[in-house]
Amino acid sequence: MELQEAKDKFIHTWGTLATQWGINRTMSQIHALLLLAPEALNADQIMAELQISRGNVNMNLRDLMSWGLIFKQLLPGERKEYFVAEKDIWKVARQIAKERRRREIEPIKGTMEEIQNELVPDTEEKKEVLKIIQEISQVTNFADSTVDSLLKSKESWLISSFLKLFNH
Amino acid sequence: MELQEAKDKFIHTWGTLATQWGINRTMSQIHALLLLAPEALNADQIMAELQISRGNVNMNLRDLMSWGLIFKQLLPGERKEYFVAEKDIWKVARQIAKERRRREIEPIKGTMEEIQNELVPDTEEKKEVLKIIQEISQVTNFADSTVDSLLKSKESWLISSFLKLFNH
DNA sequence: TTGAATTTTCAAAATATTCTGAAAGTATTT
DNA sequence: AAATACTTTCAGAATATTTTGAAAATTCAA
Repeated sequence: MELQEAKDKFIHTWGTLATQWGINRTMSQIHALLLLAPEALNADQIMAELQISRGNVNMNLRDLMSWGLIFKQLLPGERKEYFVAEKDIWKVARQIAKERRRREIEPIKGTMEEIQNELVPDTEEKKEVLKIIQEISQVTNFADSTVDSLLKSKESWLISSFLKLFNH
Repeated sequence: MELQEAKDKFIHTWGTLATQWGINRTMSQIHALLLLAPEALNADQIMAELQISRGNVNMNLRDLMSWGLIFKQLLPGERKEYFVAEKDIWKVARQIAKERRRREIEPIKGTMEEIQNELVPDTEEKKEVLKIIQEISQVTNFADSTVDSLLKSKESWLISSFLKLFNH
């Protein structure tokens, strides 16, 4: 397999996967492209590489920055803005988990709590409904706090590795 | 809050969340409706409740069955088919995780392995690309096996309480 | 300043996804 | 075997999402 073929295959697979997860295809393709790029790229290069419009590139670059997955890089003597991806994949995973939790898990927790606080269990059916909702809350909280713990332990693992560097 | 209002709010929130996760809105609304229903429902009842067409109901009921989230129930003396949701929420979570892994994680693993097997690291850039791809494989495998082991039993609830202890 | 280079915005177009409903298919009863 | 009850299919319609590209805004050098 040649380099370009491998890159294309990766970018394509990444984009397809993203679609299934409710993430815009172009956004993930740009992300994949930057992950594999040996140096920072500018908008024109991304346009050319993925054959997409300037507006589309701009929009998705901003989205990726808001997810904390890529960063602007200003090269000396260049007016164009360049972009690099965070290449530490653990950080990437952590960042994605953090963002999705903020954007998706937290709102559903809110609704569940609202119903639990305001629905009075004065009939059998209301009790049943509350039971289901409570169980969903439990699973959600469990998933949430598990992800949280794992991310925190990875973080502290990274920090401790980092600190060790200075103890040598 | 009244029962119907609570149900509607839950069904609506569930549908919205699903959209963000790349799952069809109607499918999750039917799932939510059946989760809260005290007894099995038939196609006509679902059509009336959610104001959607027969074709749509039929299609999504079959999808939900293929996910293992609902089951057909034949009531004696009834010609219509009735449907009930799996109400053990831990089973539901496990089932969803299992299906998503089968449909989404496994294909990406395949592509990653293919590239790793066939891209010869004879240049610096190829080595870099392979490094990224290997790291993604690692994270994917980690996430995959973590979810797997966590969902395998209700006892995992204990583990999470346990983990929390160490993060305080 | 001015103007060229670059980025951002956003209405309209293109594309993708979901939904409808009537027709075809299947099963059951009479 | 015909009528009835119900389920499934799928082409076209409706809806939602994404993309384009040209105009407006911004930035920066001269």
